Amino acid sequence: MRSERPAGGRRRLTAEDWADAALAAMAEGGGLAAVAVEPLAARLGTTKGSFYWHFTGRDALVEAALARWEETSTERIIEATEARPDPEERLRSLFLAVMTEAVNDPLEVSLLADAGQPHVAAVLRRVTERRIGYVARLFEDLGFSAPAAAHRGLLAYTSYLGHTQLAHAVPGVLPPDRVYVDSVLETLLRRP
Amino acid sequence: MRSERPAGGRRRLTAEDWADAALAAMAEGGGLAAVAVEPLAARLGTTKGSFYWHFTGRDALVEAALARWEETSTERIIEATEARPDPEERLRSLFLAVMTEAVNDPLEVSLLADAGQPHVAAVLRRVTERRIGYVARLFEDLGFSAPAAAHRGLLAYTSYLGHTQLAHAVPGVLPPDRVYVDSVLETLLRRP
DNA sequence: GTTTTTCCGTACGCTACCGTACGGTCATGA
DNA sequence: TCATGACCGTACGGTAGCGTACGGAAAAAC
Repeated sequence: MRSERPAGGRRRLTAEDWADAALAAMAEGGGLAAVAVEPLAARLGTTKGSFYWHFTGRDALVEAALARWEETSTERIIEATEARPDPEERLRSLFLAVMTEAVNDPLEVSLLADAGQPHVAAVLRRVTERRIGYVARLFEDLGFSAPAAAHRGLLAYTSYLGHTQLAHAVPGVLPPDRVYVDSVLETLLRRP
Repeated sequence: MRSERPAGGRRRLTAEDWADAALAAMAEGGGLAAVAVEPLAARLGTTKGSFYWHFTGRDALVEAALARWEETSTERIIEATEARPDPEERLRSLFLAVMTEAVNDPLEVSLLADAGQPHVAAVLRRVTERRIGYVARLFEDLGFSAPAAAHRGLLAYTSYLGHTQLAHAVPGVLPPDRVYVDSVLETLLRRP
C-alpha cells in the first residue's frame, strides 16, 4: 500500500495514501472516530498542510476511504471465487477466505458499528446486498430454487457476520475456521 | 428508569442515574465514544459537579455502565425463558425475544464494536459464554449429545449475532423475525 | 435549630482536534 | 534557467471535552 518512484526517500503523498491511512486507522481502533487528520498526518510523517491540499475536510476523507473499501472489499474475493470450477467448492473456499480475512481485519466490524452515519449505511447496504445476492446465486448454481437459495444465502451471510463478530470480540470461543465452515455448510447444503 | 420520592420537582441524582444515562447515550450513537461527561450532564439537567461527586472519572462511569448492562442484559431474558415448560418452545421464544429486542436496542452492536477496550472485552466474554452455554443446554434438553449441543448452540448464537448486525446496519434485507427464527430453528433442530 | 454531611454549581486550566491563512519548497516544462 | 503550479510546513484561532478547586445549597443528624 505504499511505494512509488523515489524508492529511497520521502515522497509526496496522494489522496489515496490518505484514504488508505484512514482505513488502517479505523481498522485498528475506534472506527470512524479514529479518522482524525492530525494523528493521520503524524502517522504519514507529514502535516495537515498536505491533507487540506488533497481534501476539503475530514468528511471528504471519510467518503474517499469508504469508497476505496467498497471497491476492494467484495469484488476481489468474488472474482477469486469465480475462478473455481466446482460450485460447492466455490462456496467452501469463499467462506474460508472471508472468515480468515475477517479475523485479522476488524475493518468490517468497525463499519458495522458506525452504520448510524448515512455514508456508512449507504456503502453497507450496497455491499451487503451484493454479497447476499452472490451467495444466493451460488446456491442456485447448486440446484436450489430461487427462493430457497435466497433463503440459505441469507442464513449463510448472518452466520458469517456472527462468526466475524465473535472472532473479534471473544476470540477463543470459536472452533478453527475450517471446522466452523464445515458445520455451517453441512447444515446449509442439506436438502429438505 | 427514573422516578423517586419527590414526584414533581428536581431530584438529586445517584450513580445509577448516571450509569443509565451513559448506557442510553451509547445505545443512541457512537458507542463508548458517546459516553461524555458534559453532554450527559446536560441531558440529565445537571452539571459536572454532580458527576465528579459520584464518580472518580469517566472510566469509572464506563465500568459502572458495563456492569449494569451485564446484570440486566442476559439473566432477565434467561429467567423469562426458563418459565416456559416445553424445551423447544423455550428455544423459539428465546430467539424471538432477543431478536425483537435487538432491533430497537443498538447497545449490543455498539459494545461489540468497542471490544478493543479491555473492560468491554471482559464483559463481552462473560456474557457471551453465559449465553452460548445456556443455549447449548437448551439443545441438550432436547436430547442432543453434549458436543452436538455445544455445536448447535454456537451456530445459533452466531446466527443471532449476524441477524442483529444486519437488522441494525441494513434494515430491510431481513425477513420478519418470525420467519427468520422459524428457518433457523428448522435447520438447527433437524437430527442428523 | 444548629451542625454536619451530602450533593451540586461555577469557574478555571489543559489537551486534542478541526479548519484557515499564508509563506515556502520542489518538480517540471517552456 | 526560471517561472509556474503542485505540494507541504507552520502558525493561528475556535470548539469540545476532561478533570480540579472551591463555595454554596439541601438534607440529615443531633
